[in-house]
Amino acid sequence: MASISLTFPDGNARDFDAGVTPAEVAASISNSLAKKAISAHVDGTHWDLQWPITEDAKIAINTMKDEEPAGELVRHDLAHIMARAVQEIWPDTQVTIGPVIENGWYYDFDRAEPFTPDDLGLIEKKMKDIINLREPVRTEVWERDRAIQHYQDAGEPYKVELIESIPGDEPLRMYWHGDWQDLCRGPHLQHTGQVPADAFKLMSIAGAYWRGDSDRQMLQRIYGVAFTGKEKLKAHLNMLEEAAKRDHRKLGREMDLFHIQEVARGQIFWHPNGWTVYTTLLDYMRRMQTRDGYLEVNTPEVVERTLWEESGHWDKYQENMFIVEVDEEHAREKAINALKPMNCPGHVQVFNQGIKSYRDLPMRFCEFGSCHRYEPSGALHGIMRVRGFTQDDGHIFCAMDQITDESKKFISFLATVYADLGFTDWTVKLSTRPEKRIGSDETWDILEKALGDACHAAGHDFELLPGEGAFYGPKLEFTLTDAIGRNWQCGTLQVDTNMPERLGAQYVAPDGSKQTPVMLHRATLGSFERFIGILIEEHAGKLPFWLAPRQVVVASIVSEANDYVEKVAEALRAVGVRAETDVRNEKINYKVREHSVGKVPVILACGMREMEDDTVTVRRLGEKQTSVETLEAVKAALARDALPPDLEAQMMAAAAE
RNA sequence: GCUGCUGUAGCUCAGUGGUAGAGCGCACCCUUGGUAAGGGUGAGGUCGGGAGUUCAAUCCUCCCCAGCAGCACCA
Repeated sequence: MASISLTFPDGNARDFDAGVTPAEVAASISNSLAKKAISAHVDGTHWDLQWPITEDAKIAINTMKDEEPAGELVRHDLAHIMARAVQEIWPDTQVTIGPVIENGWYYDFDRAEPFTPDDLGLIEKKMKDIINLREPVRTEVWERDRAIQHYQDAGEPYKVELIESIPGDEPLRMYWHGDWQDLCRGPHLQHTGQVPADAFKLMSIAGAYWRGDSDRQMLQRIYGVAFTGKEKLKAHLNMLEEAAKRDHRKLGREMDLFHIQEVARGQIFWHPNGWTVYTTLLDYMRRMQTRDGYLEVNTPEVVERTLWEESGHWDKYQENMFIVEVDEEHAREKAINALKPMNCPGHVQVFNQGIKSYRDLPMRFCEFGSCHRYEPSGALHGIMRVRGFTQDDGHIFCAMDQITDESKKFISFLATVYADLGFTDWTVKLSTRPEKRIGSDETWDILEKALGDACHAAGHDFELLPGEGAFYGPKLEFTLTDAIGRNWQCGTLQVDTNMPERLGAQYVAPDGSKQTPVMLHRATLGSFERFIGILIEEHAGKLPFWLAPRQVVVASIVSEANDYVEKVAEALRAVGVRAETDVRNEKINYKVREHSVGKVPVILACGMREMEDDTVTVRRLGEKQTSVETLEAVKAALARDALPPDLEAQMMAAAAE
């Protein structure tokens, strides 16, 4: 029999018969390793202990101590174990797919009766029984016909469809957990008992479309989380609890920032506190954009359908548009308008006024553009996904050879803004040509390269999303992550040669010919609504001082100090600090608690002592300690803290000169 | 939009086939207190909307509406 050489992580190599399995390799080392082994890595590929090795390779035997493979195997085996448990309890259930996801797994089932939350407990118990059986896991590669026949006989049409969609040259692998069989790429553990019975939890039941297609069958999905140890599960559940506390919808209510009500679903009623955050952020963006060479414009919100027909929105986007019909007096027909879902056609109208020269390019328009989109009801989510929102929108009209420079300039701008707002951890995705698209492949080549180059030139890596671009051009997406790990696209940069063309934008080139400019759609925050939602969650409501809606509460300790409290607050307001007073007939403990819960960053307490010395006692949010400081010192410090980052930098620069 | 769950006071939530409760908040009174809830009294609800079953529905049934989770969508 031919022999092969396997090299271990320590560099030693040994010869084995070709076709040896990692299980046998482990057994040749020690009995205990054979028992503890969960999988192997063979030349870097995650390898089932039962799969034969036929060529020289590097091999590493994994145990539960190897967190990465262990976590994946535990989750994957649990997916099978859960499916088996469900079919044992409800034999009429059909199985479909059940992949591993971050921190857990899910499995999609088809069953006439819906699962109930109580069922989860039942399934969990059954799963623990299966784990305790310590039944062996085994695997075989099957012929396609046999696999299809098997699943047809078993009444599992979803599996049949799945197999039929797998390319013909790919081997079909079957796995058994005890007698329960599933089609699966593997690898898996040795036996069900290797799964820790106390480190998983079934989390929720939800609907999910078969193959992710909304035209097809809605299945029932059960989500679970699983870890290699009970402590890790506990930590994860704890993290989820903490994340729930930062939910911007909860904090929005607690901090009195905004509310939403049925009469205007998907739109925000901003309260004074929330609107303070909003306008502070908007003022900051306005200064930043102006400094970066943008010209601010403002365009109509209710626009006749003719423009939307020209722009193509009427055709392609109508179901997402709020249509506004107006009965004009004496008119025979109704005037049909739509609320703008985007600002771009408006900006082209501004560009089109007067004749533009190549010397005018690049021309950077920006608008705090109020947009309305009729989003599907199920998509609405607090202030993060709404039907009425304001974008920090901008369109750069430029020549083809200016795309890379302008893109690079924008990415640097975005990086500065994000850093100012406390975000250094964000990702970039490059979405490339979709199947349905316009324009030649040569043009797409140029545009995709321009964006990629700009991204690299600005010092950022990107993830490629093939086929995810808009029909008219590729785009960069800038994504931030919320408190519970959901990703939100905020910034965007899209190249568009279509819209300027459709709407007749032109400039005069050096040779006197008329050319169509390229349009770069770009937004940094995306929308104020979404970005503020992310800010709230990121900071758990404790916004940076300059953004905090209520910056300072000056609270009296005894009523004799009330006048002094007013004086202190007045002095702070005079230097641009948002200061309010609390002279209610309540104890200082009560006031401190209430304003701490309200996330007020600074509480200044004043009693007789402070009044006599012209001092205040400072207590900062999250700190137990207080300090007595002079009013003058506090005033100067808070006035500086209240400055937005750009103005603070400006002041520092001026002071340095 | 789809599947499932939920909807009771401003908020968080209990509860029952015989028209409803708590805590917090709010109002008033007492208390002037030194850094995360001082005490008392009181007001406040068409039990999401509509229809049905019933002598009687907040509770059971059906239909709507909204919220939540997930999926789909996201120019």
